Amino acid sequence: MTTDDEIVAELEAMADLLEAKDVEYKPRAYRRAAENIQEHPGSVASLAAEGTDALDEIDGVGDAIAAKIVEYVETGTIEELEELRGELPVEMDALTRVEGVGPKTVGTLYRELGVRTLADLDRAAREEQIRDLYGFGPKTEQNILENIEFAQTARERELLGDGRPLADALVGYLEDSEPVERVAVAGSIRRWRATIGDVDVLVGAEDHAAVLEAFTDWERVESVIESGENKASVRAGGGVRVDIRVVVDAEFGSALQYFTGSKEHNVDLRNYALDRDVKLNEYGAFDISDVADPESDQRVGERIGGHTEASMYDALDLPTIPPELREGRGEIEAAAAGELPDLVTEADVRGDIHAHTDWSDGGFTIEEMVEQAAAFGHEYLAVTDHASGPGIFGNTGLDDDELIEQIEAVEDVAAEAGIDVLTGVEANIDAGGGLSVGDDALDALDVIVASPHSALDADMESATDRLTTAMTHPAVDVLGHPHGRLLNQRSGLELDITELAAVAAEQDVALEVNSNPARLDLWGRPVQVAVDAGAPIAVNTDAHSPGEFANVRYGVHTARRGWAEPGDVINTWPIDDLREFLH
DNA sequence: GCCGTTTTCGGCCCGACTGTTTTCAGTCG
Repeated sequence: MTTDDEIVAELEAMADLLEAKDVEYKPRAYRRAAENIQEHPGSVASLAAEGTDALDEIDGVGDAIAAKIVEYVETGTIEELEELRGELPVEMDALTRVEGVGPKTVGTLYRELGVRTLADLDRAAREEQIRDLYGFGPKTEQNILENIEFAQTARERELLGDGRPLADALVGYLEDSEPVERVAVAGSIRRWRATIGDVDVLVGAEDHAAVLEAFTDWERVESVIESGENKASVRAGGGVRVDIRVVVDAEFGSALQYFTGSKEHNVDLRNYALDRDVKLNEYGAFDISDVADPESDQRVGERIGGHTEASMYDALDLPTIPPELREGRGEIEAAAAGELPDLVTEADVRGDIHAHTDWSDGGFTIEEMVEQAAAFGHEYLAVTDHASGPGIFGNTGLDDDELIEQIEAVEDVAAEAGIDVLTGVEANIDAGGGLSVGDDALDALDVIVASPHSALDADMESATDRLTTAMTHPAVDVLGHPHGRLLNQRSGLELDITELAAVAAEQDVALEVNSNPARLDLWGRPVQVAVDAGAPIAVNTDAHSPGEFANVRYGVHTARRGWAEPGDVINTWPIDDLREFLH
């Protein structure tokens, strides 16, 4: 069965090959279509099975691309793409992973030197064949040679959980640096995307050279990729690309808005501004109603915003849109209509209802976990150790007798604890949607988290059936990490999230936002579908040690990416309201 | 190839940096 990821990959391949042929505009159209398919909540492959008309609802997909998607779903290939591949039979993905090598360079190197693979590229560079090509030189050849090695070992995108602490450390370092006036994290980290391509940091200062020098002198910098007058890029913290941009303080707000992105949000916002005779760029917001040629200068017309980020949105009579919402998913329209959500915050969270102890695979006792949850500021904690069953190795999971036995142990701790402690279990959902825990044990426990841990390769329809069957069990309170994905490792189940959300709302089962940075499951778009459907959300850490309670920030910001308000999140509720919710 | 308060054709975000090509192309974000 065709997956959406495959469709996206095919469309991106079209874009790359067309770009290599110097075709104008079409590459952008294919990329835009690919991005929108990636963002689409339901399965686009399933839509395509209904024919081209069903694809109408996807932005950027017109007749031609719709026909290609249907062709791919029905036949497994796109004829035009295969023809392009025949004309340029190269390992495009591998070659463009080399820093500084894009599709056009790949096209030239193939036509002139017959380069098809990274090994060919390496040989051509070593034999000094590249430097003689028009538009190339010794420096380009040398850069390619140096960047091939990194491309060969390049990881996928970094986890937010790795990039965010690195960004925080850099900001702390720069704040203490003399020439720096203002500093902020920008880019996808500021929007709290689950994975990030690089770390972006913005600085406001007068002496740009001094800031860049301080930056490249940072002890965690491993190598400098490039360094100009206003920006620099390095590898730091184990090969992570870190970009810094320095602007004058007066333009810090406009630069922060610009470099926070997303690209889609900024394109939408620029167009929204142009409709109102306002030009937006990284230097400010400018009233161009009396300007004959808005293209004549970067800073043209009357300056009406730029010192702060809020001033940029204010120039358009919009409230400041939280970074987590800036994904081009209707946030500008919502802001214009005064309908932005009042997003959940870290301070709203009162407790965690998914955590493990040394009774299963956690590393700490019930007492230690409860004590540290209280120290973290939680008002309550649910102890939900693994049940034995499919997907749980060895005897780390608890059987029904052990779960009943654990109740007493939890209650003993609860009696001495300063916070409320709930009993519970993380039950496994078997391939048919059944639970790995008997009804007697389920009835005796406060919180039932049901999670998929096995059979994570089923097709969408049976996977969705499986989880909705589990949610229909009267004891289940929370559906844990619904997809079972592990970022950069496995994609997990493909789910019809609209169907899942409808059942969750009807059965009063909370869908989990698992805060573990390797999971972040659910994530932004599915959360938004769930919230729209009125399904409750639970932001849990799935902590196996006390230190992991702090991961809740990743979960909260992920829930914010799904437009969740405090009322949508059951563990922001007071304990009495939560107990009433539990089945 | 897509799209529309510039609407069925004619536009498509835009700027920094690098390297090389002396006026710009490619890449990147």
